[in-house]
Amino acid sequence: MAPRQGHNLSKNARFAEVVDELAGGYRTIGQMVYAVLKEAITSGTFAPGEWLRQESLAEAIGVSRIPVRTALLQLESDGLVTFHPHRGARVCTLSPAQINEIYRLRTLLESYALRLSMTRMNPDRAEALRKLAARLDEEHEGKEFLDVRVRFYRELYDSENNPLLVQMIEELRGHVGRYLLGFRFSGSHKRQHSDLVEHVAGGDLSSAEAWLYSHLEGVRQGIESILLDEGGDAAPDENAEVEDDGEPPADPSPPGGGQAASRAQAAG
Amino acid sequence: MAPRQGHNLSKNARFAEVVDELAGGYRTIGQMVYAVLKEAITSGTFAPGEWLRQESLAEAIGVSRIPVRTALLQLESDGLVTFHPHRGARVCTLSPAQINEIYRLRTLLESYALRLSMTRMNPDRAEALRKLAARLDEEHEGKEFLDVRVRFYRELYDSENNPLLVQMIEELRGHVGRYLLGFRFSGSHKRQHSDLVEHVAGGDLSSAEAWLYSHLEGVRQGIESILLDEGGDAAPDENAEVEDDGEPPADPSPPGGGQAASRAQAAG
DNA sequence: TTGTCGTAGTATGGATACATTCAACAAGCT
DNA sequence: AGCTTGTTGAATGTATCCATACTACGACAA
Repeated sequence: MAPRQGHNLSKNARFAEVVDELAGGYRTIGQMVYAVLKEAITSGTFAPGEWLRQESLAEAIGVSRIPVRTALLQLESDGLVTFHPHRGARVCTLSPAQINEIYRLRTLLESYALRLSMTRMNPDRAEALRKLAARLDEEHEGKEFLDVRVRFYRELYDSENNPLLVQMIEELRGHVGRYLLGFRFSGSHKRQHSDLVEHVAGGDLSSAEAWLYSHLEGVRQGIESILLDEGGDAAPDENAEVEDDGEPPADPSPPGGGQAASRAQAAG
Repeated sequence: MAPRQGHNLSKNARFAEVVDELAGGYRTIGQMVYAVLKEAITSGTFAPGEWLRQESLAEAIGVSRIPVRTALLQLESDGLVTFHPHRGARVCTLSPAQINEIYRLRTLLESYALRLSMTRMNPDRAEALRKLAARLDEEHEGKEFLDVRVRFYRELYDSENNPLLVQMIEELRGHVGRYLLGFRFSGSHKRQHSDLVEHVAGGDLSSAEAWLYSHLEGVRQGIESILLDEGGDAAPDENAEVEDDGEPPADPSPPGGGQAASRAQAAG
């Protein structure tokens, strides 16, 4: 019992950091809780498949259950948690097939966005992209990295003229981000995004697309290897998480909290 | 239940029909209200830009405000309504630019789905598609039509193997459906879907894609003409008949960076 | 020993009541 | 007259409380 306690303690401590970090400056408490929980899920503080108890979350954040419910409902529509009526909400688990489909769709959407963007390329945008890419190739961790990455791809994909397209891409990226938390540091990623920008600025569509394919495929394979490792490690087979009831009742809170802790971004 | 106001009687009557029709058979009241409101919005019972008052909706359905709020929040994440904090929710309004983007994305996604589907075509699926297409070409209205259409496209696009792709397509279709309510009857639509099925079953990709492009472009132009008519009639821009503002303050993003603001995109 | 039934516990879903916030209106000031 | 400011009203957002549904556990019978 003690190890579990200490375990939750560290998790609660990290969660408290997230709370403190984002607790101020929102119009409503529900929006704040939404940001907190989204950050906690996408950063891996809550592991895939973990149950999210409304009451404990409310207590940890310091609000009532209502805004927690509000946030969880929005996260459900975002595809990050699933509700089981009268049983609760748990963090979405993605099967390898689902992850593959996400990357197929990302390839389709992002190459389309790339083509659209390059037809409207101009020196100003190219220069902005160079600056963002340089920052992106320097930082590899933390919220600063995530923020710059969002801004880079919004500029690259011309979110001004393709807001819905960019939103869909970001949603897909958000689904899979938590599965490759410790992966980003492997490999020699020097100048990657800057290379892409040069292809784009030079009007070399095929090279740019090749970069994109290679990039996405590399990340996809990284997730696949991670999933294979973890699959052999502990998780037997978390099947489809459709809200269809009648699941095997012998499915208690997965012991994966520890794994999540070890995978969280150490460098924050 | 009891008609509250006399001036919107016909609207309330139609809404009451929707309520009665969908009121039974759900796990939770919130899910029922979600289905009711989604149906009411996509069927045009609630006009784009119209305010959705939680209390009146709750009274009309016969529940409290909580499940109504629940449903509205889910609909916001679906992109069908937008929340203005402390002011309320209104049915999303789509600008012509947004509708064009939706159709560009539908073309991209649906042609991709078509290609994927045709690589796995077999006589069984072709036969199922023929039957569904025949039914679809007979019925042109009502919930039966909508239901058969969903089943046809799920079979056509192989939702078994591409669940996320089909879900995204259906979401996009749901966004624009309410804009072409009276449009579907114009033109000679005889055998349209059956023609498509023959192309697909025969392995004629280019003809199938040509059918798809023509179909989507026809519907898009229909919506465009409708919007132009209505635009000259009453609405100068996204503000509907409601006389008050549409963008009260500059809608300050939360200070946590740009990422938490991904929710209010589809509103425009 | 096994399978079924019944009961208790717990967490969610929903309803009611309260607090907060925004917007409109009116009065006062420059 | 125009602008600013205080007040009022209404609708939302939140908290607390209650009912319901699901799970777990234990007793009893075959």
